[in-house]
Amino acid sequence: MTHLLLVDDEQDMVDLVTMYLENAGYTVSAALNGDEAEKKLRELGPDLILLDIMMPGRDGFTVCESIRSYSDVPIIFLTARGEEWDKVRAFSLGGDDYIVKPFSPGEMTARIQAVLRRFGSSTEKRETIRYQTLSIDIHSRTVKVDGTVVGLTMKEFDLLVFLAKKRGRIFSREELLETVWGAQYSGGTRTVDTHIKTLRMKLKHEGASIETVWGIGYKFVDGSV
Amino acid sequence: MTHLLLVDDEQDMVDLVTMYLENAGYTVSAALNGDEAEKKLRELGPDLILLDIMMPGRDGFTVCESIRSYSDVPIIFLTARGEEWDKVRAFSLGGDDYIVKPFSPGEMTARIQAVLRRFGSSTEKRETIRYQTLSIDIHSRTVKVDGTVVGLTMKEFDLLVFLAKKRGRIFSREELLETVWGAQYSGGTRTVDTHIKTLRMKLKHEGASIETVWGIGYKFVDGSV
DNA sequence: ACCGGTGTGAAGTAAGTGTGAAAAAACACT
DNA sequence: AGTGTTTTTTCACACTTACTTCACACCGGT
Repeated sequence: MTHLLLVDDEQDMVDLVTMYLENAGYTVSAALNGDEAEKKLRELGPDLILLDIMMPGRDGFTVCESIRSYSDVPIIFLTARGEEWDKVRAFSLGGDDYIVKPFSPGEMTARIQAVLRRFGSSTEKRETIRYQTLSIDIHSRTVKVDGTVVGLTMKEFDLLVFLAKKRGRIFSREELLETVWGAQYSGGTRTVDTHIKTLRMKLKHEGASIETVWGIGYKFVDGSV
Repeated sequence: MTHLLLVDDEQDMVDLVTMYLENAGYTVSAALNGDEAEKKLRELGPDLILLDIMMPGRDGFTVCESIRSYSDVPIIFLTARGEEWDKVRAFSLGGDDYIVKPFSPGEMTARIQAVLRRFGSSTEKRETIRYQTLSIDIHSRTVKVDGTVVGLTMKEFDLLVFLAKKRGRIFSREELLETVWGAQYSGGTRTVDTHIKTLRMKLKHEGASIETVWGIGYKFVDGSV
């Protein structure tokens, strides 16, 4: 049974959406603010959170950021049409999707299912690497920049994941060939350059996250150092 | 503290390489032949072995083969340029990497770190040098002044690290060329001056930390002495 | 004031990297 | 097996960067 946590400060909206979702076969818990949401998240361990952005006190962004520091639970933002909000920020904070109110029951369940499917079975813990507006889902091999999917080939993806997992550390072309391509690879080292090039291009502005260390190799920047 | 065992029959080479490695922060033991090497391996349990191939008596290959029958310690082969040797055999016997002489200190430490990292050596530490508003991260080769990153080239970085690690001590240009550039360097000593100049410029107000000792060389100031 | 040591800016030189295109290889689909 | 598509690798060239050298100005100590 899939269990959802709905976070919204308006009781009317909570009642309406709860009805939608229960009709669709989910069990639903509700929280009226961020603190209550995090409490219930720990107690109930829901499979997905629907999080309203506009709330008195801590807004949805703040709550999401807090949750992401200890949990990878999927989060879908709720926002009213015409409301001023930052789509890029939503994804960079670790949001997985968003729904604009008012929405139909069908749209809501479709999006929930899509997100859950993307995460695989609810028991399977997914691994996601995030850096600014870049998110890398290891299991589905999906890379997003600003929330839009970027199509990467196998080698490109493996290379990106390896660098992003060890951000801040420098790897020579030989090391990258050995770990990403495999020890039996026998070609030239310039192949790495070409893949770095296409990665930078496909990642658009996030391509700058992969830096050249002159005379040594490449590294993924580490903002914390 | 990472401990290395250096095996080479030439005393000059042992002295030189030992100096390189101790400057890089390792402790070093030396053995002049295969028997001594295996004895010290059992007694000291080093984290990595640097093994010269061309040695009188048992050569490096034979020693490696013998060691591999009872130990998985990482082994890096040393070989002179142009020397006849079998790269494939080196790896098939269980070697982890090789370095061609003559080599620069930077190349040597880079390869050692790479091998240790591949083995997931727990002794690897995140080393940071700090002095006032200056911070130097050895592994990511990142230098910050007042919290903002300063882009240094390879030689500039190596030179700064060497001076900053031994703050207060004075080094002649010849000493700096030998330890930072490597023994095979053959150019003039004024190159050091130029690198000092750019370092001082790039480090902004922290550039004053590198002082000229007239008629002798340079030193990194030591505030505590 | 002298003389050798040092700071500095501007060159030259060598090496490393970015890039576009083409070749080669892997793959999918008949 | 044959075809077409995508991915991967190679290559050549242009470009950037790091390193070194040099000339000249400046400085420090005697």
